[in-house]
Amino acid sequence: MIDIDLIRERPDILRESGEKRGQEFRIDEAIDLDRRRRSTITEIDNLRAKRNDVSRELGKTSDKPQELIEEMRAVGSKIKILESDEKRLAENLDSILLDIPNVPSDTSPVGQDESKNVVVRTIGEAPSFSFEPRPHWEIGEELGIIDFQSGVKLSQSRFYVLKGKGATLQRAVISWMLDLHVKNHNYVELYLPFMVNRETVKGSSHLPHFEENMYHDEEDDLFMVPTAEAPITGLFRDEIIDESDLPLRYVSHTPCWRREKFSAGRDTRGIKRVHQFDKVEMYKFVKPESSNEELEKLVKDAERVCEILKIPHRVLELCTGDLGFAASKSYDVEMWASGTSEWLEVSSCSNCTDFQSRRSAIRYRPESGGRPRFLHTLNGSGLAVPRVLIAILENYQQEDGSVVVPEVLRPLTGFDKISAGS
RNA sequence: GGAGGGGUCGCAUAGAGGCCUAGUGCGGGCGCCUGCUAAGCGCUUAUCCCUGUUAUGGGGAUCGUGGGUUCGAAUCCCACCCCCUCCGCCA
Repeated sequence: MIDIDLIRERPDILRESGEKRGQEFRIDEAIDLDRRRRSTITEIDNLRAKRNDVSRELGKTSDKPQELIEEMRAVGSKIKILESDEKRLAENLDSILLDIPNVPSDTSPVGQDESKNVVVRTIGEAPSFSFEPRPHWEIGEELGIIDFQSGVKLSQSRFYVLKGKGATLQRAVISWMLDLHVKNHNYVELYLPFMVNRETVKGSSHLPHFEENMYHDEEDDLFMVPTAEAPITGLFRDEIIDESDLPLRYVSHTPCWRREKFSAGRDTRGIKRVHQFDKVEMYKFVKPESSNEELEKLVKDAERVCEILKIPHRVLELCTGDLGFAASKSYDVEMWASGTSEWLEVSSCSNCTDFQSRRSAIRYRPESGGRPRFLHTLNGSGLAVPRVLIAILENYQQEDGSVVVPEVLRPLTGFDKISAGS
């Protein structure tokens, strides 16, 4: 949620933000609704003050003048009418405000689409092969570790089954990434609900604009989490945190469910884009003045995974048109996949500034005292599991069709190679 | 799922139409007292909104949530949510 003060005092900032993102917001309408709403509130408050006075007097005397009671009855019904006006104005205003994304950071490159993203750095060399490297879906099927047909049989397309060493490899990847962030990067591990209520997804700003992409349980009005970002944001909804407790850093492994409605027909082969995937997510609650610095550290934490796995990667800074709804500044981390010869987005690290905390009412009390302030939230994958598996399979594949397990994972897998029939 | 009980200020509790503009205790803050500490004493102690000015201003809202009754609701009525106890079911 953007700051209503921007509507009131700096609509120019929002207009500029809209231009940078290539969107248009109904700012003038919002300004008008806000003005009408405030004057309605003033009117309501004045009437209530009057009624409170009179009622208090009536309470003190045994003599109850009928005409005063009549008058207050009229005031009461006037208040009711104004209240419903106010409610309607607030709803209309909200529906505009909820549609306005976060304001891009001044440092984000300006551009309409992903072609304007900027490569910040590239680390590692693509491995060279003495043979034609194959895509992961061929490798996975041949080794008998990814079973696409069973996924379709059990569910529908874009679901899959991991078998044998494939499943073990995934478990090792998850466990190792969690340990890395907990032990070396100072995050606290969380085990979270995989279904969350409406308030929670509203707070993380997946509602309303992401609604079509989430699986929803009608009976209990719960949403399957599209990312751990949603429940973690909700952890401190409507709470005031002591400044001395900040920053809070969390990491959690959850499945993520997405309908992928907007990607119909894209990436239909393999496990790159599926309805259910696992992810290790990093998340921070920080003081506003430190969020830029924390974003840089967050990216480093994600990159560390690539480095240790010895998989080439690059970091992109997203341009304004490619930024997510809640993000003001984002970096994507991409791993190189030799088989498909493409860069795979394995992490998107974002500084959401006070956008989500405003929406979720997450504040902190300054040590120096004074009013509570909205804190800043950041999130980033650390990393998306299926795409890491893709990168491992495609970059560690051997001429004989086997796949070597990255060294760091071997203590967890208990094997150093996956070969056909093994 | 059934039957009971309950949700009040950070915590604990009082409150049962107007004396609640929510009391008291604890905890927190400031001060006094004081060899030090403790005790004692005094003051203070939430959030949001409107207005406004920079005054330690005025007003409104918030007693689980949302409706209703009433001149007036923490208090009465309705619905929902959550917690506890027992029963049933169950990994």
